[in-house]
Order: sequence, then C-alpha cells, then structure tokens
Amino acid sequence: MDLFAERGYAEVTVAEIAERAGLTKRTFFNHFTDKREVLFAGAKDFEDSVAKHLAEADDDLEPIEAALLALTEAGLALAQYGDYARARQELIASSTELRERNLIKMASLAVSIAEALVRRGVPPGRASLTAQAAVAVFTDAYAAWTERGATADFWNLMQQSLADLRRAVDAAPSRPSGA
Amino acid sequence: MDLFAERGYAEVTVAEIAERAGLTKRTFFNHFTDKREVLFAGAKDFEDSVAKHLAEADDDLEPIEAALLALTEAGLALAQYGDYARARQELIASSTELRERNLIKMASLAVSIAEALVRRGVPPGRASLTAQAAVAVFTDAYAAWTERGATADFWNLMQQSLADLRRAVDAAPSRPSGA
DNA sequence: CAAGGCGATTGCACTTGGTGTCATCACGTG
DNA sequence: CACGTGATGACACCAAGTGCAATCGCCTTG
Repeated sequence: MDLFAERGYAEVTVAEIAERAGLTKRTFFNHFTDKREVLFAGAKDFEDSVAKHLAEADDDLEPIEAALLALTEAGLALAQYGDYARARQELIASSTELRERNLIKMASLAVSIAEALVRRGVPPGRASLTAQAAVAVFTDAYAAWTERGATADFWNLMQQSLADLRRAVDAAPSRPSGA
Repeated sequence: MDLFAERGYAEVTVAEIAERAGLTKRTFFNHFTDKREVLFAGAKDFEDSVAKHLAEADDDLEPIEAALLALTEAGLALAQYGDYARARQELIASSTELRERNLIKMASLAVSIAEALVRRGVPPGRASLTAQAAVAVFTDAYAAWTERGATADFWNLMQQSLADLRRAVDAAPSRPSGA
C-alpha cells in the first residue's frame, strides 16, 4: 500500500512489492495468482462470511432482506479497517485493471449469495436478480460509508440505498412501441 | 473467432490472431489496446446508441422505462448478429479474463446511461441505481435471448426480467437487529 | 509526371507479468 | 540424527504490451 500510494498502482512492479516484503517475485506469485489479487486478499473471507450469515438468517425473512442483513453483518467486521478501506477504495478507483477485478469479485459475491438463496428455497432466476440487487445496494452503501469517515451507521445507509433502488425500479409498465 | 473456437481463448496468441488477419502483432496493438478488446469492438457503438436513444426518449417516461426502452432499441440492431452473439457469449463465459472485461463494459454502459438520465433531470444518486438496475435487467434478458436461438421477442424478455427484479426488490422493511 | 505529405503498417528492442521446474531451506517428528 | 514436508528461491522461458524510428501506400499539388 505504501508503494502504491507513493507512485500509483501501474508504476509499481511485482518485483518491488516482493522486495519490500523481503521476498522474491516467485514467492509473491506463490501467494497471489495476480498482481491485482494483492488488494483482494480478504475477498474470499468476506464472501464466505456473507454466505454463513445468510445460511443462518431467519427463515421468514424476505430474500432481499436476508441478503442485505447478511451483507451488513459481514460488513461490520470491515469497520476495524476503516482507514485502510478508504485508501484501498481510492486506489481501486484509480486503476481500470483494479476496477475490473473489483467488479468480478462483486459478481462472484452475488453468485455466492444467489446460491445461498436457492438453498433457502428461492427459485434460481429470482435468486440471481435478488443477489445482484443486494450487491448493488451494498456497493452503493459501502461507497457512501467510505467517503464519509466510516462514521455513519452502515445499516442505515443500506436501508437508504435499498429505498433508492426501490424508487428507481418501481414505475408503471409501459406500452411496447417496438418489436 | 475461428481460432478461439478451435483452441480456446487462452491458448491463442496475439501473434497468431494477427497472422490470421494478415497483419503483425504490432499492428494488432495499434487497433486494439488489449488482447481482450478484440471481442468488445462494438461495445462503444452500442453504448453510444443507447445514449442516443435515451436522449430522444419520450419526456414523460419513468427513468427505468426510458432506460429499458433505449437498451431494447439499441439491442435490436444486435439481432442481425444472432449466431455470432451466441458464440461470443459462450467464449466470454469460458474465460475469467473476458468475464472481467465484459463486466467493466456493462459498468461503463451503466455510467453512460446514468449520465443520460441526469441530463433528463433525474437526481444523480437515483440515476445511478436506475441505470444499474436497467443494465442488470438487460443482461438477464440478453442471456435468455442468446440461450434460446435468438428467436424470442426481446422486449418481452426485458419486461419479464424487470418484473422479476421488482418482485425481488419489493418486500416489507425489516427491523435493524444490528449496529 | 515528380515531389511531397501523411496515415497505416512494420521491425525491433525492451519491460513486465506470469509459469514450470527443480534445488534448497527451515522445521517439526519419530 | 535421519526424514518428510511445506515454503522459499534461482533460473529459464513465454506472452502481453509499449516506445521509437523506418518504411510503405496512396493521395494531393504544382
């Protein structure tokens, strides 16, 4: 992170990262499949945590509510990394490569949520859209949370994003007008 | 596409692609910034087309409706590439690298839609979520459309995905239970 | 027709990300 | 002490990209 902060993601070489860590380039690639992965080390843990919370969630919750609750609970563990989270977000935003990687991590998270929802008895098609919506809400709320000093109530932000999404999606059906 | 179909995306080298096209590796990189980009050549045109349709859409349409209509109208131009579209979708699905690239193209499309919505007077926060929802619906419908023989009525699939998304998102608000 | 002008193509050298293979090291165990 | 094992490292190698300068094809203009 120090190196990236000084010179930007693209200008730092893997060899340099390894050297700073007292290791070799080869050893770096034994731990991370990618240069990018170094910034997403915790992603799998987070995904697993969400899945775990979701599996344990109340049976009578609506799918979207259960997903958002699981995301929030797992997200609370991130609060301790407040400063790091902000720097990381900025870094990711600064590089296309990293934004790409972030997107696929979110997509993977959505798939994992969808699977957990299916296990709760939600039909697959609906589970997938529900999971995607939940992740979109989470991303939105998380961005707002890091932009302020990570001080705000996260659950609150989630509910607000969800409300926004509902407003966005709800509208009267329209006439076809095209093929 | 022939090369990719024969041996898979990862097993084909840029030099080979260039050679098959009667060009040089160097020339390839004059036309495409990336190996991946070769499969997303039309993405910018599509994005522009969507933005154009959205700018011309009826003023009294709800934002989500306007966005979906624009996506559908722009999408109809893709119908002529039916076979190619299917092969391309399969190829993308087969490679993580390509899925990543596809995701960022969709994200870029969403940003472009959001900007167009802002120009229509929609507040930025809501515009972004609306655009993301619209793109999610489009992706869902497009997947269904390519999986069948590209025979189905696309607008119909869009409306169905939208209905699914609405059902997914609509639920009674819940009690906080956490921080 | 000759002389330029200019964009597209190319050759070449070079950096960096990433991988396969094998040797070596550190360390805990019987 | 010998042994097995997992982590580290050295080394050679491939493919993706990039910078730079030369050249080619073609079109314009005198």
